[in-house]
Amino acid sequence: MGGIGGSLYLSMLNGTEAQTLGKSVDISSHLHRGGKDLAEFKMGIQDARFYYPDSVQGGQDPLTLPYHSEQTMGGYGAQPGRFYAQTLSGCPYGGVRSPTRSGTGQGYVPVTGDGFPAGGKEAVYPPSAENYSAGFQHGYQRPLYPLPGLQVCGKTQVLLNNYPLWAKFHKFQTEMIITKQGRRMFPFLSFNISVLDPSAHYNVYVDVVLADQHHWRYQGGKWVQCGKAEGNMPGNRTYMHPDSPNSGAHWMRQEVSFSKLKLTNNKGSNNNVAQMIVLQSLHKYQPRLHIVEVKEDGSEDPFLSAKAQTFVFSETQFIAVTAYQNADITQLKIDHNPFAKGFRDNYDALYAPPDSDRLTPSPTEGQQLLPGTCYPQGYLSEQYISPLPQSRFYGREPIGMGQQHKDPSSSPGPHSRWYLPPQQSVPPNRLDFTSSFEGDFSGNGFYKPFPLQTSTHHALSYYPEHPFASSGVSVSASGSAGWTTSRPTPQYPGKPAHNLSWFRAISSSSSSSSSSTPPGNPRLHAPSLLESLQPPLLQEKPKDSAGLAAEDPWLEPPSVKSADSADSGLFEGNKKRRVSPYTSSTENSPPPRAGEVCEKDNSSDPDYYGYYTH
DNA sequence: ACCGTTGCACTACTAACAGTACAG
DNA sequence: CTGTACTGTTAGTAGTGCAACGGT
Repeated sequence: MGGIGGSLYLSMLNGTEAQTLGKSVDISSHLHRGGKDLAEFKMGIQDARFYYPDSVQGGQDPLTLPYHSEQTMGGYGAQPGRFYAQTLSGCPYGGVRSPTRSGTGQGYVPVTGDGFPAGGKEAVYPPSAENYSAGFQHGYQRPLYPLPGLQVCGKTQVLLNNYPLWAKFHKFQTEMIITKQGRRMFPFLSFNISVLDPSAHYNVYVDVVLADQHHWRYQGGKWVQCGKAEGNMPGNRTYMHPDSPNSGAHWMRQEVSFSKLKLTNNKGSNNNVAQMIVLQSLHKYQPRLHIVEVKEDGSEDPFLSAKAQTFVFSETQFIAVTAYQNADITQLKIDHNPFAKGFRDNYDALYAPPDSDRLTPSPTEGQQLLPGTCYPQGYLSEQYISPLPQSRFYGREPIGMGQQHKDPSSSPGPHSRWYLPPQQSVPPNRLDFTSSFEGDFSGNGFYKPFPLQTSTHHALSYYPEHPFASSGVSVSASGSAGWTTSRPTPQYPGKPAHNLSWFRAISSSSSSSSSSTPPGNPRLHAPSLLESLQPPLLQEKPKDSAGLAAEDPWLEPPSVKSADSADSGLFEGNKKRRVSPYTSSTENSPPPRAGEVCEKDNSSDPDYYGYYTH
């Protein structure tokens, strides 16, 4: 499987220009990189020959073609190279884009000739990324693209602003609640767009399409595919940004936020239909961002529409649910969504500073810790600042609520500076995302994994082996009392820093380094790119990271977690920890019913993992 | 052995609720 | 201060499937 795809990559990179399905792809110009970096990038791409995007049906849209017939899908699995080619052709400008999980948006998992996902007849998602054999990407290995969360289509670059947050959720298979009255997404979609024609006019909208053709259920602490998705469900699937249409300058000026987008399962919903996207519960969806050039009056020009650009970030995939299934997701939501502040544990009351000093933002200060605001270093590890050269994100407010900025979720607010510890004023658009991410995902202990948490109970820190868990935090090893009856106790088989294969490419040999790309990794050299992008202001290194970790006031009090994970910790205090109605514990989950349509749980199927490691 | 009824268990869903925060 | 918006939790309900039971 690797050979065909690999040769395609190589042939594409024969020179800076490659012919792909008749499209001329000028890699260097699209990447806006110097020759040296480009050469290194090529090496990375060559090494990326084992990374395959998922099946792509070029030119077909799940909205109009809800499900790929097996005949249609069959065969692609055997020729992965075609995927990428079609992915490229799907970009109207023939630009280099990150070959996303779903290519032009059809995020269906690869299929073999029999129409089932390659490597097995189902995919089984463990509750924790630690159970993945390779990478946390669900059925998808992110290609070695210079910057995570950044995609390029033609000349247009789109950055998923809150990529780290999405990545965290994605590790556990993001779930989104859908209700009749509509529920906002969290995390919500927020992008930074650049390299548009400032004078041209664009519509910017998001649609949500099925990511695969399966019905999903949470069983035994895992998401398992279960039968076929129901197709042809009526209802709105697109959400036009309220600022549309608008000039390219407008879209590039500030963040483009879709915080008001709501998800519903109410097909007959008439009110707020423009704000609601109708989904089906227990189906997996993939949001897509579309940028369509339009006439000045906002009307669509067929010629311009043909050049619509689509951006798909696989990390934003989610399963629509009516109630949370995975307690880890619930906890992440509680810990990160200011609107759920009331469900955080009494740590806030016990340990948090006065409200004006608190680390956790109130809704006013940004429902999601949007970049563009002065966040402490810890924040930046989650909401890394755009690597784009323009210093566009300093002091900006997001586009998302029109121009009103009334919504707490989109406006960082004037008090965001509060998040900055006095001794750690970090320039807002610092670009050391590498180190930040390492701190986030490799668990090397130099960066506080969840610096935002004022809550005692961070979902991930409960698990002593979890790479997110910050070192030095005392955690009860038993981890049984209190939790085991109601929430899963994932097994973390001692595989640190392994979840992000594409991160590993960045940080493979830097298990202890927090701030720089490992010298032994010639593939990405993200810092060199970043350094070239960094304004001089940002070159100033923060203090020694180890020292920071040692005296980082953002570190959670070690005793807190210890107490929390103790038997009485969960229920002590005035607020009892509550969990989702559906237990995800394996031992508590009923066995599949006889004759149930669900396919067997073959999470241990080597072919399954084999697929992910291809 | 086959068929129909009944009851139980489970899943998926909904409405109400408490807590938080902001706007007027 | 009140109303509104938002969150996850909780209790309750509807629907479904299976097993047990009884009648034919």
